[in-house]
Amino acid sequence: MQIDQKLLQGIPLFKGIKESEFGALFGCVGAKRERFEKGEFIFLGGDQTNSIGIVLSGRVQVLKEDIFGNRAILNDLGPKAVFGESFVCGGSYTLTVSVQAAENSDILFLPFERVMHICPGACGFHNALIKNMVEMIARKNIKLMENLEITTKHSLREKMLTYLSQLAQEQGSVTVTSTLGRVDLADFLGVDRSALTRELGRMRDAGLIQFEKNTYTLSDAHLKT
Amino acid sequence: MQIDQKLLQGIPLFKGIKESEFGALFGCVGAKRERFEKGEFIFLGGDQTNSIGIVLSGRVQVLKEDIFGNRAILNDLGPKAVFGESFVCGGSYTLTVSVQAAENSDILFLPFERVMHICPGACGFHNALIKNMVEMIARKNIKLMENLEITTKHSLREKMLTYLSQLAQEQGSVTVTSTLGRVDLADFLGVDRSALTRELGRMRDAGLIQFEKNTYTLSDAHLKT
DNA sequence: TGATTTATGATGCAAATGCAACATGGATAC
DNA sequence: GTATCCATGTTGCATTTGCATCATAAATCA
Repeated sequence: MQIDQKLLQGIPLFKGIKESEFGALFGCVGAKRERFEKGEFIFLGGDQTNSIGIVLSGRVQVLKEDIFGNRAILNDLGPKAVFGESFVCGGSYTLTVSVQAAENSDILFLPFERVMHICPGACGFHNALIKNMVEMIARKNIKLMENLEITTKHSLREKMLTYLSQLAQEQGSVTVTSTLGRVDLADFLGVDRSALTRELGRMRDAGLIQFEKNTYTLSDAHLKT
Repeated sequence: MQIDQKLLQGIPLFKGIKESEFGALFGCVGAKRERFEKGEFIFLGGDQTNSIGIVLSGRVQVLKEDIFGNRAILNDLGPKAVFGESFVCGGSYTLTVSVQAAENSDILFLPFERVMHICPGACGFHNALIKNMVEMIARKNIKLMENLEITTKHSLREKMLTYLSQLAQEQGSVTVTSTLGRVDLADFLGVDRSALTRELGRMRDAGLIQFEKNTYTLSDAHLKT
């Protein structure tokens, strides 16, 4: 399994692990690389898994789908991000979410259950892995709370402004680019797509924002508040 | 600091730590106990903290408040639960949420930053603490995703039914009791309180649910779907 | 106990929003 | 290159929902 060392080094989960140790790590823990085409499901709700997924390239989305086919996007992950770790690390190996490739993606699967519950912890990288994992899950937790801040707002406009404010903070600019198109954005905010498009137009008319495709600019008017 | 040993043993964060080790743990890491009256803020958004909080008794709520005074309840925690750990473990010590006592509560503060970033890991309980923490945060993560499932629903009725279904699963019964009153429930679901009351009445009329105070019963009619 | 605050329930109303349907443009596939 | 699929924008309409307000019940406090 040949994976670019530079890429591996940049993955937060592997922070502090030496280049020379990757061989031992993958040997000890085990690892499997797989490619998924856009639209393919990587995990399906109800599945069991002992492995976490790591996005090597592409983009994946964490979803909840109900029996009516309604879809909620819980997370949108790019390269170096990890998914499924909440279930493996939480000891509840039955997934309650699905993970779908939003683009053609290379995924590295790591049987992290071994690290958590089987490995004796003797390996040098064992503790580093767990420590990195705590940090990552904790960050993800904060992100999920931010998502909740958005979805608990009472109006579409507030939801959108909160979302854009968060992006502005992350990207350090009042002009921000979302990885989500209209369809996905609606499923992320938990609103109807056409209502979203309509409200975006109203917000532009009201001078709150400007936008072009998935790039939005928060206007000064809004920032003053 | 005298704390009931039985209570400590029952706290998931301390799983696997021997009774005899608590002295060393609190001595090494440090700990502080404090009482909060109902309504008092334990943490305020914007605060810095190196400590996590552990609920010894009472009940606390994790909130996001905006400049207009709107409040979103992100979590509702009873005894043995932990809060603030996402920030301490994630290395972002500035809180983006507030924590408020929903009842008179005893809180144990633990400077967990020491465990994560300072202690060399020599103590016997060090690794146990971190391992427990991963598991807890992971579980909380799953819970937050479930909350998102609720708030992304498009109608108040769906939100409420999803919430009740989750409670039913947790409590193993179609008759469930919520820890939240109407005001808090509305702020948890992200809806208007009076609209919630109105919709609850409609759902009862439609034969979907029955309720009395904060105890709800999902009717068979709904379960068949 | 009596007084005051807080939670809950009810309702009118305007506005927001979900939903359905259709047009169009861009992307993808063959 | 052409056909097909999918994302996006638009609009009408019925319904839902937020918001404001008031009445009452319940809880808290003095």
